[in-house]
Amino acid sequence: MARPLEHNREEVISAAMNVFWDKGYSATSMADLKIATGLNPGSLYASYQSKEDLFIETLEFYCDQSIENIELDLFQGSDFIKNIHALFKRLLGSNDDSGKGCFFVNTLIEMSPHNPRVKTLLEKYTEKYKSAFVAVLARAREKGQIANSIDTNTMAGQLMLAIWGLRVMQRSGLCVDKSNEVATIVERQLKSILSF
Amino acid sequence: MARPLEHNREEVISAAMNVFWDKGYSATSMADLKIATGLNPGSLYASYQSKEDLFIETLEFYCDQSIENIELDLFQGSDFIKNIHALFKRLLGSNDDSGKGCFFVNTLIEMSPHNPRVKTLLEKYTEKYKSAFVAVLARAREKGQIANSIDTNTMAGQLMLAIWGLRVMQRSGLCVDKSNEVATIVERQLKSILSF
DNA sequence: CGTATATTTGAATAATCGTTCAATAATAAT
DNA sequence: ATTATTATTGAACGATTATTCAAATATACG
Repeated sequence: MARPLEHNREEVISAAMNVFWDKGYSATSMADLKIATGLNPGSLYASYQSKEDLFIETLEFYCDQSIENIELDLFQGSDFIKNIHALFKRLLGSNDDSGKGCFFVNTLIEMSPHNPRVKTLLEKYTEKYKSAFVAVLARAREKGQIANSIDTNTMAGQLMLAIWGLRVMQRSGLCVDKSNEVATIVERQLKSILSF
Repeated sequence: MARPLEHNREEVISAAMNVFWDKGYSATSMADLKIATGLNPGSLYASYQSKEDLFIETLEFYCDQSIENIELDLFQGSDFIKNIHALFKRLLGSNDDSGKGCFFVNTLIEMSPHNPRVKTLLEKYTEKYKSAFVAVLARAREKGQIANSIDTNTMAGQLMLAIWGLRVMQRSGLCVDKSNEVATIVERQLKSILSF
């Protein structure tokens, strides 16, 4: 009973996400989004309300996907320490987007102090990430893979600290020239955390 | 033989820096800078050429000061491990600017992939920061304060990774509510690095 | 005092920003 | 085939962007 949508929502969100991820929110114009999505301003506003609403949706899209991948890494098999190592290896290896860094961290830096919606959203996902690490560390402890001396909460925080540090490095472009050195540092950091 | 400058250059740079630090480069308008510095656009352009040139100068100002403070922390006395701990304690404690995070990291995330001048500048300062850590670790090793098993280069990289992770946390606003938890995590991270 | 030099002022500039809207087009139901 | 409903188009909107510039102002020197 009406004209059907000509665009696929997920494709548009994904295309918009890549621009926001690369350039950040402020530096991305509606003209950029028109080019990236192939949609005219009118269509964009009809389906996504505003630049900010569109941005929030791309951010949720990224975080959901990111959490899902992390949990897939962490909770397979029975060697959970190995899983954590594998996760870090994957994060190190994603050289396709390595120049773009991490959309989560980029957005946190750019917008968290000034945009309440973003802040709340990122706090929610920070909690989710941390929960995943706490859970996997608890399982590792059950298996006797880590000592009882440190609580899993602190250790989960350490893992996130390391990842965020890595994300900054990846955004700097340093990882391209000195990928071996960065890999050594990150692996050492992980060992320091897990076997202290 | 001419009208003298009515403004103090360092004060203007410092005022502009605080706005850029808080809001980032793109989200800071010349109108913001006019308010912060008290200078009209004409004066700003006469003395600082452009928004980008002004920004670069504030960034250099910040980094020079930052390096200086770090070296003051690291190279005093003879207990160099204690100095590293003191440095981290200071970074944790700077709750005045804690909502703003670190101007260096904020700028790296926002601009490094897209602005060659910024990228080059930050690479230079990254090298300086790292050199300071390498130097202090070398001295600590001379004093027998750290084992020979790990090279100081990697360990310096780990320290920087930890600091950058902390800087992301500080920008998130998490440090305000959960400052004790964050302190525990960072202290533990530092111990993990130094005594592995 | 008068002149040369440099700074400050603040309005004006053209370009770009996010957003809106009337016109057009495409479907499903009648 | 007509109608009702929604999507798309792309020009137009006012606001804001970084930047410029002529006029006014303030000093130092002759």
